[in-house]
Amino acid sequence: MAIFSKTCEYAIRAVFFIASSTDKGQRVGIKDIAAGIDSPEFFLAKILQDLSRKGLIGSIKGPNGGFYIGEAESKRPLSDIVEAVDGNGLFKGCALGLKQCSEINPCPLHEEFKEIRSKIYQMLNQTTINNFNEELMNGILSLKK
Amino acid sequence: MAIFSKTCEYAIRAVFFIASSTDKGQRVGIKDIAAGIDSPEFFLAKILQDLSRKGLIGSIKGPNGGFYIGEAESKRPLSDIVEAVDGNGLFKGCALGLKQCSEINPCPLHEEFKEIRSKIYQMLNQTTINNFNEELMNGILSLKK
DNA sequence: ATAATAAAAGACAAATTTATCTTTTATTTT
DNA sequence: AAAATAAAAGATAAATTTGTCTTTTATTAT
Repeated sequence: MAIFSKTCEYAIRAVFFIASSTDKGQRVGIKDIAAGIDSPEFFLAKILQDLSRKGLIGSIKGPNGGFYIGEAESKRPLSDIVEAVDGNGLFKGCALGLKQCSEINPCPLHEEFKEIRSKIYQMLNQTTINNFNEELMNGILSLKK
Repeated sequence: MAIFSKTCEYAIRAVFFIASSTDKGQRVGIKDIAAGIDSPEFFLAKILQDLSRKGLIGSIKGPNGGFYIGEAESKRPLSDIVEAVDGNGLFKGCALGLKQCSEINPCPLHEEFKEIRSKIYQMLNQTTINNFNEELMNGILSLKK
């Protein structure tokens, strides 16, 4: 298993791509995003619709429309995207799927996963959506298969 | 999304349960394991068949049969179970699902996920299957919902 | 106003994961 | 040898995730 769902992988890649496009001063259409991140177009459309409904990205219909990421949104942590798409299972809850797992009733891996969870959260929480705009524009970082 | 698949959650819990039973000198049947870890019996049977085929646990048919974990196997790291069930996606490969992601062609999260991957692997690799036998017998740790 | 553009919404469909039940095979006990 | 036990194997099905295509709605430009 991967760390994120496919949906979340596409969401993160798309969000980085859109943020970088917005930075260049351009709204960007679903076709260009899908091509830019190598993802299935219609599937990605659904994902972006969802992010848009949740206010994590912006979209405008019609000619010269497309997706963009507002000033405020671009500063939000990546954890917001992950949480919106995959929920908080990566940060919270029991690694072995036990609902009753807690400090007083721990599963065997309770202690060992504490640090890992918090590391993952920290990392995603201190990485902002606009974090890689320049590197993406320079072509230093890649979003394609 | 959770860290492990359901299949892997059941596998880990079952393996801990079996190890602890073996430690008590008892082979244990699928019914008891399923009850002991609160998992769907027939689904778990499939999972254990697979682990057995792969030599990670032992099983004996017929009266007084059941599952057990041999001396050597009980010392194996948990990462072996995780890898057998969920593959190495948690330790290796790109967090954003990019096949070409590497040191020379990194995705945006390449650097940030390095440490996390290695922490996860370290943890699972230094935890052995028999690691929690006593605590499980004492009831200090729980494997049930 | 009309046509063109682009996202939103809706309806399916394929693939994978999770789950259930039945039949078969191996082993032990009587 | 026969009966009982317990895992292995096989077949199927429900649920979820992933992916595709069509129709509708909103917006812009002509």
